[in-house]
Amino acid sequence: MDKKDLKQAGLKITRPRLKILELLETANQRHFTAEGIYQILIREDSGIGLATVYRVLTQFESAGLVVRHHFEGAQSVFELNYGEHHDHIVDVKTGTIIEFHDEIIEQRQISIAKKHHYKLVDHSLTLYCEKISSDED
Amino acid sequence: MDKKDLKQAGLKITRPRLKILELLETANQRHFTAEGIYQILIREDSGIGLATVYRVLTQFESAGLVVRHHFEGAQSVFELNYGEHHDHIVDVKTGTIIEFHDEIIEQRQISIAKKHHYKLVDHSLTLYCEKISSDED
DNA sequence: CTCAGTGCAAACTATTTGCAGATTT
DNA sequence: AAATCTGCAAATAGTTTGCACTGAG
Repeated sequence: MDKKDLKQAGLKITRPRLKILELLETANQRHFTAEGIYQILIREDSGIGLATVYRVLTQFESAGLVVRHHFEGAQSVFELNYGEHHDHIVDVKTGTIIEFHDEIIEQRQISIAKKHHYKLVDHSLTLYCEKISSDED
Repeated sequence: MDKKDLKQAGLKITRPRLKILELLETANQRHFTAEGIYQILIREDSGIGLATVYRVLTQFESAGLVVRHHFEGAQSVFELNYGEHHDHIVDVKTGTIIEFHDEIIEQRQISIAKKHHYKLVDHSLTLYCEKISSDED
């Protein structure tokens, strides 16, 4: 079904695109940096260049297959678009990313926008957190 | 009282720092890009370089005088730290920035973090909006 | 066969840094 | 005078683009 997604997006089915899509779908993490994907591809000796990774991710983003986040720090973070919107908790110590969804906050955002005579088009909410626990690194 | 703030931050009182602080305090906007500040300084023929603008803003940030935001788009946005935390609505058409504060969302964030066994260290919430008006496209 | 897609290197943008001279204390 | 600060140019980091070649349809 990967191929269908690409076709639907008007993109030719090429090795780099399939490879990256597969990677996004099957890896044990959901959040990737372009450089991170590139490194994995290098390890697999795929011969896919960093520029292509960026191009493919950008195309996927336009096609709605992927969502791009701008957390703190320089790099963009990409994740497969599973359809259900969510926000993120970023562990400031480890960089771990956790997803969450809170309907109360979602609703609140809409009414805040409305109160200011605006229509909510998009939003970004990120919680930067530290673990609470006795055993830390 | 500008000078006091600088002294307290352990920063020498220099022309660039005073100029930038004054600019941040007295301008009719509250949100600035480093480049934007630099352009104003150029117009005033102040002879202050872009590198210095960045250095000063970074120092101000460390000193807590200024807050840095990473909205969509490449550049960082800086604003004077007035103490009261707030989030932002960004008008995606005009770039206008509006501040808001919502206690319900603030509380919700804290409990979400807690639910995931995290302590909220910082957070960033930005609503990207469009004006509501009778004449729409 | 045609045109989109690719790799590579070079270009770009935002930001940082090294250094020698200028300023603050 | 000592130490910090500054301007400039060069360096960096992330991302994008031009171009000749490769590969999908």
